[in-house]
Amino acid sequence: MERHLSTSTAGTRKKRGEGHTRRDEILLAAKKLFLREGYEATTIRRIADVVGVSAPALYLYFKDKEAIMLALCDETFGNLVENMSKLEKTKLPPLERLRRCGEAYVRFGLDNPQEYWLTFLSGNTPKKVKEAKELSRTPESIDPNEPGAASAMAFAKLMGMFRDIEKAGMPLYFPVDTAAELVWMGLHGLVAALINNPEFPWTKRDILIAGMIDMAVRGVVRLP
Amino acid sequence: MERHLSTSTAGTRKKRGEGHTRRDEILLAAKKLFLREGYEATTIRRIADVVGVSAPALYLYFKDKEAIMLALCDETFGNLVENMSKLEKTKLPPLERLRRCGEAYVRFGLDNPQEYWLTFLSGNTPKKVKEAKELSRTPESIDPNEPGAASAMAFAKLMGMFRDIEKAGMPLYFPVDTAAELVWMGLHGLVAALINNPEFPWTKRDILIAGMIDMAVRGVVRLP
DNA sequence: TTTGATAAGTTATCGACGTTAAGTTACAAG
DNA sequence: CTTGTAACTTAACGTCGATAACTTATCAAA
Repeated sequence: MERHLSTSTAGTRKKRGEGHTRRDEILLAAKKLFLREGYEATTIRRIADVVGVSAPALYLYFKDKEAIMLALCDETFGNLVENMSKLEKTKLPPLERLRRCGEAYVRFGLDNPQEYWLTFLSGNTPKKVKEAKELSRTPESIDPNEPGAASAMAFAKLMGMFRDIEKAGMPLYFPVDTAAELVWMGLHGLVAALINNPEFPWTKRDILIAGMIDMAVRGVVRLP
Repeated sequence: MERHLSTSTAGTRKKRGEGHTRRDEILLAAKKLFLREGYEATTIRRIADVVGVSAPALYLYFKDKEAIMLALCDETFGNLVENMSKLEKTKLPPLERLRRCGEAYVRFGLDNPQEYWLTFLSGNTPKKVKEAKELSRTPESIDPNEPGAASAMAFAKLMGMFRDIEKAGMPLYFPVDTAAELVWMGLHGLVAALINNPEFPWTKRDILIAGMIDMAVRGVVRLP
């Protein structure tokens, strides 16, 4: 039973009130395993082994395995939300903002395939079904501390960009909600396809990304 | 330990040379469980219980659990291939053929969400990676008896429609391969989104299907 | 008609999984 | 110095996919 952590407190019992540091250690170990060896290899027992505690100890800090994974993904999706927030604040034309936002979204998905798969592609756990109802809300109305919040915010921000476009008076072929859903689905399909079939002889990635954005924009907004 | 099959031969030992009928019984039971209770509930033991044999008996007919699931999905995807073959033979304008083919593809995915998820959305097993290299071939070059063949053929047929379109001399915004990939990714994204988030307050399905096809066609082929 | 190869099963078991129950240890406040 | 309790542990449960080793039924040949 090897111990893999090199931090000074690993394997030692935490002092009273220091439990949250153990929580962070668990997330760190889970992330390491998850990125290196994927979802299936990231078991409760292996995480616990890396941290240097027994398996049931993880249940002091997380309700179940899914909660660990959700927390992991939220952490990562937080970066995407950050990037999109920056883009939101720029004074670029709304269409250009959308294009960059779309590109940021796709590149984020491809850079974090495991987390993307887990949040958007893995099966429907009961938890996820419950969570789905929150996705329709505006970014501001989402409690950022609830599990799954970050991905919901990323999605909501992308949706919001389309409302901006309509406010800017650009003529669309569809109602704004439908347009937003269709474009997001296109981007999502690109990410999903490349993640789940990375060995497939696709066209070069950069061309597909630019191409999907072109196709989606041309297909949705009436250009001069 | 209840026995659930009502066919006369259920639970009784097969005569020599009749093993293939047991194989069919296993697939039937697996399909029943899979459709009613999803992937996780479809365990080797539960399938065996429905068939009326012991669990290890399934390994006489299938290499592992994944082989059962793949055979199931291939059976279902065969129907899609059939539909698409019919559309291929019609003398409609190539663009209209593509539209109908796209709609058939999406509706198939939504009508068979479990099978679609398992073939296109579930994680990358080693088997799938190996299988991916066959997807680039033409429909005729695929051995229809290999596992995973049906989904590969469905995909290849959709790709082929784009070659027809180019042969018909329609101007595209992209090279034909790229165009085919982009449109398929759009359709795929639509199916994936609706399957994995069925509770989400999306626009009405029919509108999304027609809309995605409109968006994709308008985004890819230069219309008069 | 008996025999024997073998198809078609069985039971027993393995190691791994997520998770829970119940017991233990160390620390900090009174 | 006691005592409550946070922070653990060990043991175990039920489930999973899968394998090994054994049994039973069938059919063809001797």
